[in-house]
Amino acid sequence: MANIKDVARLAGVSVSSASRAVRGEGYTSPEVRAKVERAAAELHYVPNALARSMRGRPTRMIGFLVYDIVNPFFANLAAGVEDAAQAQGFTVVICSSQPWQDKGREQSYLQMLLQSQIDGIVLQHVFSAPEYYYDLLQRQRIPVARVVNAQQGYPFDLVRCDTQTASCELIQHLIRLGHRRIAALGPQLPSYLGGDRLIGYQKAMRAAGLEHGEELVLLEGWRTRDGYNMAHKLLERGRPDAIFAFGPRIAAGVACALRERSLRVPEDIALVCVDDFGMGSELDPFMTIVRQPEREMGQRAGELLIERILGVYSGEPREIVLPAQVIIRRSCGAQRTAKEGTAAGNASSLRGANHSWEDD
Amino acid sequence: MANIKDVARLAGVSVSSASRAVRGEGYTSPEVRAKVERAAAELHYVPNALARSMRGRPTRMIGFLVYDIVNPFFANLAAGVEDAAQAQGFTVVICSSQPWQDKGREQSYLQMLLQSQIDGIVLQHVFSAPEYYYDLLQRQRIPVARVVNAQQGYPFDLVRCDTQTASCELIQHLIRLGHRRIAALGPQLPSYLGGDRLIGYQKAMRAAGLEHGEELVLLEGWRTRDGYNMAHKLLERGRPDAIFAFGPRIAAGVACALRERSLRVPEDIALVCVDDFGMGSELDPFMTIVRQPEREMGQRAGELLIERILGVYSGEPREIVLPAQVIIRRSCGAQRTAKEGTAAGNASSLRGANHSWEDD
DNA sequence: TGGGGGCTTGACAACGTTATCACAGCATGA
DNA sequence: TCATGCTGTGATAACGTTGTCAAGCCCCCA
Repeated sequence: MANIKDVARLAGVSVSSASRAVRGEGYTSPEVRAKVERAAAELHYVPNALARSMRGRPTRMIGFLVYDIVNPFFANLAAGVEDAAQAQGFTVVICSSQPWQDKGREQSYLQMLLQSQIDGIVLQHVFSAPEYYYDLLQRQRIPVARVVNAQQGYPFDLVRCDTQTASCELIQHLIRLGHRRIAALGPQLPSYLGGDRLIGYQKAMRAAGLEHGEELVLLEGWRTRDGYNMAHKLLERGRPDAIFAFGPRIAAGVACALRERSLRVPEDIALVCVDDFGMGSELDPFMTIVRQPEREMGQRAGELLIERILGVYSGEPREIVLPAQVIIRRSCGAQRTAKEGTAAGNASSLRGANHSWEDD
Repeated sequence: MANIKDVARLAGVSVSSASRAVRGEGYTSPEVRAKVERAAAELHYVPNALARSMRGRPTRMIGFLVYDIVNPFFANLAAGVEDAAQAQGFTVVICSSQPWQDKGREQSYLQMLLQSQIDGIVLQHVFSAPEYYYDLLQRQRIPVARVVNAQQGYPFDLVRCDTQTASCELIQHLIRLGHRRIAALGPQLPSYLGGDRLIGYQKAMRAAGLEHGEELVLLEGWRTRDGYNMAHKLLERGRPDAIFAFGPRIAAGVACALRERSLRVPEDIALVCVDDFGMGSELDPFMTIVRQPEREMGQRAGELLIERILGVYSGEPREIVLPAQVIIRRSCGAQRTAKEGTAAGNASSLRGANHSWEDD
């Protein structure tokens, strides 16, 4: 409640001197500084960031527009953005747009962010009307860094992950283990993320001369229920050796369907996917996965954005592509492999040091 | 970039009239309103929320101070807070304090929130120095609503969940199924959350005349690795019929340890816990749980806070206690029960409509 | 002794908005 | 006819801070 005038009065100096002393900028004598500090402490003075920003200072707030903060993949992105922000004294406003259940939020969030004079936006959310919103952002001169969202043809920095290469490696690993009929389950096309994984799958299968046509590829959606339905459809056409799910929720649905049919993973059928299960990672099937460095992606995107905000960089749009990693666990039926470091054969080899728990 | 003066000039009216027209408050003739709206659209005018708040208006921003946004339990709380905020035109600044890895964030976040003139705080985070921080908040007249954080003796609204009753019911369910030696695995005491669940366990065990002493109760921590270690310790003392883990990460560690010892859930041993696994919910063991209404808790806390901010309520601190629900799935070894609606016996009964997928 | 330059301080305008006030026009009713 | 009240409009101060400028002081060097 106390403002800088109160502090100045109590310290017996001018407002200007109080302001300088509080900020530690400009010339201030030690005595004045001491008096001001004492007064500020006594009055429990808290500077008003609004008034500061009114004088043209950046607000040091950035927005993070994301589909769904409840999804651990996105939550990790958010945590990464926060890491970058925190390191530079920025605050993040996380906006969970949930476009599938509330079309209006993207609009109202963006409006709020602009009105709040945020300094920039990290964007995972894919706008329903890209031209309109990107125009809006460019008109307002708001720096934007995109993450994951790899829509083509817009002049913004981008951080994404190459899941195609890792998907290909993962399939190759399955092939090395002896799997031949390998199915792929993903979302409808077109899909930036889904397309990437499909191509990785196709590359590996083609190179190995294995069938990878319509019979083995179902593309219906990202949700658990989609995975469940696709798995049942797939199994009615005959049992594959392995299933590659493009996302963990798909894999969860598949696991559920397999359990219903009393098929064991990996004994009867292998099951692998892209992305981890958060807290469920240690449950069964103990899943072999392609892991994206989500937190790092968020962090890098935050860093790119802040560089633009501070004017450290102002050149052409940049694109950072991070590699994904294959993490071999039990669900692919591996015996033992030294390749990935996280070597894990069967259940009994998991003991102790082989495990790297994630909960701090 | 354009401000209200530009709009006024272009519309050919005074700043006051432009302001009134933009806000739709006070008297404005239809002609003026039309002219101003046209000018605002042409200039892509965006009101400056900072300047508005400078004139004593609330910022309509609230902070949510939480341990870890990556944990789905907390992420759901956050989503609930956002639901409440969004409904009233408020913005949420989520601050993930991560006290176990960065002691300084609680301080720096709180400072940032205060400087940003937020209107209130929803608090899950438990302060390292409660008196200091609560004093600070009360001095600054910041309304606070706590959620989950059930520290005693502070005059703030509180929304929490009664996991004690549900834990008791869950144990009773295990007992009805014939389990006798039931172990409990949780965090060190004192712990608000852990204590609640322990008491529920003890009540049920005592009422049934079953042993529930030191041999069956281990209290070492919330983490996966703690669950893993506790499970191994427990099993070296002999095999219990069932294990009650106080949290999902503990349960994940237990599941891992059981797998290592080739013990099947629920055939060899039952395993139940408090809280769900997010995306891992459909994996094995398909866990019987106590479920808290996280999102609703967050929402209610947000509502209580906003009521205080808007002055709708200003009386004594309120406490809302929501019930937790027992969700019976497969890991407890149930045969079939009509009680919970989500009845699920063995694998084959899971099919189709019995499942309520959570992804969207 | 004079002047240049660094240190220290304070007065004041400005940021964009809204609340307050004053005033003018018009209709109503006594 | 005049007082009253409603409608519409505009000038102005204020919110809390900081950037700019001017001025005074002291020290050092020419």
